[in-house]
Order: sequence, then structure tokens, then C-alpha cells
Amino acid sequence: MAWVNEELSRRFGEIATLLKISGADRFRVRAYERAADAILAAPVDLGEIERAALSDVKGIGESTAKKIVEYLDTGTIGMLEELRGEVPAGVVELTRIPGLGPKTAVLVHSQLGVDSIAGLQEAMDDGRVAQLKGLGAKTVENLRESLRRMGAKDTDRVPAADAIALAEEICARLRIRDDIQQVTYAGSLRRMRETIGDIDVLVASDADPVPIHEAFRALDLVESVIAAGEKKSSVITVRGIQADLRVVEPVAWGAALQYFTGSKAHNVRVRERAVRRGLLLNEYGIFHRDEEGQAGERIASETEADVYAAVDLAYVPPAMREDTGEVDRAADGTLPRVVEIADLVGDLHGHSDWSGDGKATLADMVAAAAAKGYAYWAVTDHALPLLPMNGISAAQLRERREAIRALQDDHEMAILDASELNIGFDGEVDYDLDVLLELDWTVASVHTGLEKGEAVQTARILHAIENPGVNAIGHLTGRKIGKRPGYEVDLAAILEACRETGTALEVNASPRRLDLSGEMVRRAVEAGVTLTISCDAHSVGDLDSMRYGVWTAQRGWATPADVLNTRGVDDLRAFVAAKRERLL
DNA sequence: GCCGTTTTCGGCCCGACTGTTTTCAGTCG
Repeated sequence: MAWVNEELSRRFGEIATLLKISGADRFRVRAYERAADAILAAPVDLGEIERAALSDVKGIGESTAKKIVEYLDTGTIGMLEELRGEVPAGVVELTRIPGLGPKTAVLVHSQLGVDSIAGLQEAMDDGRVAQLKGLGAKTVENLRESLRRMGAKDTDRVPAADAIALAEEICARLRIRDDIQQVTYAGSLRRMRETIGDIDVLVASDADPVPIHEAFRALDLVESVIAAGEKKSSVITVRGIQADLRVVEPVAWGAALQYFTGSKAHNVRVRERAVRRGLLLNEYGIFHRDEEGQAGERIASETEADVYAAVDLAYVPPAMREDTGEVDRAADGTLPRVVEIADLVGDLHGHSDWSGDGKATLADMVAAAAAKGYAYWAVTDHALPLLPMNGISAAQLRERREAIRALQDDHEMAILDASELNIGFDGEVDYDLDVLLELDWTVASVHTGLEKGEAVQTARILHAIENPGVNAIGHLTGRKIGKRPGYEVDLAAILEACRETGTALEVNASPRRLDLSGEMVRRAVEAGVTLTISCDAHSVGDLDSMRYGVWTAQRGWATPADVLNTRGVDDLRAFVAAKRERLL
């Protein structure tokens, strides 16, 4: 049976949305939103566990547990079906327009009978919307702009890979000002979510913030201004990505950074702890409350660690701030020490121009990897015959081996004689076993037949895992963020096979891939599977991507012990040898 | 609807900005 959590989470999220439009109590709405989050974050398949244990999951109470059981038994949730009957689908669609929330959606529906975006356009054109109480000409103009923008792109989120350079450019433009002490980007980009909705830039300045905001809004990267206040500016950049600026005093830097990094759900958790302690937490610091509950004396604000400590929490790395249990673990001192970039001593997936798609020579790639201070770097050029365009034959592989030997004399770093194998339709890989056993390391990946279904993909990958000459599975789902979704796999079965055989799973650090995803990393860690974090570099510049893989691994709570390339070259060779001994 | 250093009921995070208001509701993050 397939993992049921995602579908369940979607349904509870839909209940929350429909309840909100129906005007339900906001705390009840939030309870359903939290249930949806809790279900998505659960590290176990809710379809598989004891039903009595469902309400043990934080955020799932008696009522939610009942609905989960109902879904498992019947495939539907009665309450959701009823709500769908009450709220027209078109009204839900209206709330997808930025600036138009549930209140306005209900207003235009009840007063004007509008139940679609097309209907809204019409009602705006003939002036009926502007006549409604609380709405006016300016609101209509803003809604038109939102709709125009929505029509121009197919999604409101962009791959983080597309936003990173722009965010760094904005920061660099501001950093040159001498009235600015600190500047960084925060938000979902700092948490390394794989797609982002906007870029959040934070500035610390002890000067007048107004000129800083003016300068930000006047950047030539800015296409239009959405909001222009004294403390906050919002703009649309030339690439269509929204960017927000907040300017705070240097003393509030830590509190503002914590606040502005999010996630929203994480911040709510932390602020709830503050409330229970009679404190107030906002973007300016953590404060005692006076008799009226207003902010009194400031307790902490200068660093994020100070803020967490003030509510008795260990520091939480940004990538873990998603309200998936990290606050409770930070409270009782059991938050895992997640892997950091400094823990990595090697990179186990990279290409030279021996591969058809490699952009740099073996010598250049090796030199660049050595400059990172690595103990080892695996050159995993593509293989033949399964990848005709880019692969190399067994004979070329042996030729390359001579080149590696020659280079090795110049480097302390071990150059691992390795290969990225292709997983064929039946799970076979390119080289014969005797050729595989001559190699130091192999990673096997799917490059063809991406359109095939879950059963086929799972079977071919499981077969590759059983091969004693395969040491890791590369980019497990084949996704390209923002371009194509990954194919489906039975992750539970693959994790089990990896653990049984001593095969690693790769966290591909290319910002276009991030494959495994953070969620899948979490499940792999739970299952006790060994991970690798590798750049899959095709150029010298790609070797800088390691941080994205590390942050993705952090999102899945991976510790140094979970990651093979935190270990020295002897341990790495032992890992390879252990699988061969087990299966041969 | 969920939950507990406020523990089985009474609370539930916090602030900025806009537009339409004349004191604030709606939206967003």
C-alpha cells in the first residue's frame, strides 16, 4: 500500500481552506491546518500504524483520528464532501488571487453571485465590485494587477535555484551603503526550501531607515512597488519574483533574523512558549510583559541563539525550522546535531570531460576538488552502453584509470576511480561485474524511461540495489525542480533494500535536483539508511553546490553519522567491501 | 479542534501595510 500521508494532508488542508471561507472559528481552522502539517510531517505511514496510536501524534486529536480512520476505510471524508457541496469551487479559486482573501471572496459571491475568476473580471469591468462596501477603485486596480501577474506564470513559487543569485545580488547592492551594518537574505531561501514564494532581505542599521527603503525600491532590479512603509517595503523584481525588505536596529538583529527566517509555523510554536512564560516575542526581541500585557523590559534580541535561549530552547538550524517536531526536541535537549558542511571530507559524484556532458578536464576538476580540502573525490563519468550520448566504455574506463594514476602523484587527495552507472529498464547496469569490482566506487542512477510508473521504477531500482557492484543510488526520483516532477517510487521498499544490502542513497546537491528531498531524507534517516551528499558536478563551479545538499540533508535531520562522506577514505572503502562480502 | 509549568476547560502569535475607513478590517507572512 502506498504511503498515505500526503493525500491525507491535502484533504485536511482542503477542509481548513473550506472552513475558513465558510466563516468557521479561526482556531478550529488552525487546528485543521496543524493537523494537515502534522500528518505530512509524520515519519510513519498513518495507513500502517495502529489506529489507536493515531491521536498520539501531536496535532491529531480524537476528531481528526476518526476522520483518518474514515478515509482509510472508505476513501472519503464525509465532512470534506459536505463542505465541497457548500462552497463553490470557483470561490476557492478566487482566494488564490494575491490580495483577495476569504472575506472578499465570500463578499463578491454573496453580493454579486461571482463564483469564478472570469466572473470577477466581468464584475470589475462593469463597476459592480468597486461599489461594494469596503472595496473601491484602488482595490479593483490591485486585483487586476494580481490577475495579470498570475496569468503571466503558471506557478506562484519559483525554484530556489532561480532566486539565490538574485537574492545575493540585492544583498550586495545594499551592502555597499555605509549606513548599513548587516544585510542578509532570510525566509524560505535561508531555510533552503526547494521552491520559494519571495525573497526576504533583512538589514540592520542604526541610521534613518527611510533612505534605505527608498534605495531598495529604486534598484534597477525592481519592476514595481507593492508596499512602501517606513519599516517594510515589498517589490516585484524584473524576474517576477517578489522581494521584501525589513530594516531593524542592530540590537534587534537576532530577533529580526529569527522572525524573518520563519517558518511561520515554527515561529508560532516559539511564540507560544514565550506566552506561556509570560513573555512577548516579536521581531524586535523577547520582552517581559507589563500588567496590561504590553512589551516591557527587553530580555534578548541580539543573536538568534539568545532568543532561543530566552525561551529555554537550544539553537535550531534554519533548515530545521518547519514545525515538524524540532521545537519539542530543542526544548528537551534532544535536537540532533545535524550534518554541517565542515563535516564533509569528500564528494562521491562528479564528472570530467571524459563524460560527454562534463565541462572541465579531469585535471581541472581534481584540482578544484582538492582546493576544497577534501580527502577524496570520486570521478563518476557516465557509462556505456546504456547512456550512448555521454557514457564511456569499459575500455575507455581503463584508459581513464591511467590518467587518474598519473594525476594521483600530484595530489594528496585520493582520486577515486568511479562510475555513474545507468539503471536499465530491467535494473541491469552498464558494466559486467568483474569491471565493476575493479572500481573504487559506483553510483547507479535512472536516466531513461522517466515516464514509467511506480511499479516499473521501483523494480528496476531494487534490482540495481541487489548488485554487489553498486554502492549508491543517485538522484533517486529524477526530478528537476520547476521543470519536471520525479517519477514515483515505493520509498519504503527501497529504504529496506538499501539497509539490507549496505547500499547508500545520494542526496544530490545540485539546486535543480535536491534529490532526495528533505522529506525523503528524514524517512531514510528513520530507516537507518546510509546517505551520501554529493554535487554531481559537471563543471568546476558546480563543486560549490555542496551547501545546498547539506541544507537539504539538514531539512531531513541527517546527522554526520548518517552521511558516508563524513567518514575517511578507509571507512569508505570498508563500506564498499562490506557490501561485496555480503552479496558475493 | 487541540492541548496542558493555565492540565479536561479556557485559552489559542504578532506586527506591517493598504484601502476605505473616521477607527479599522482584511490580507499577508
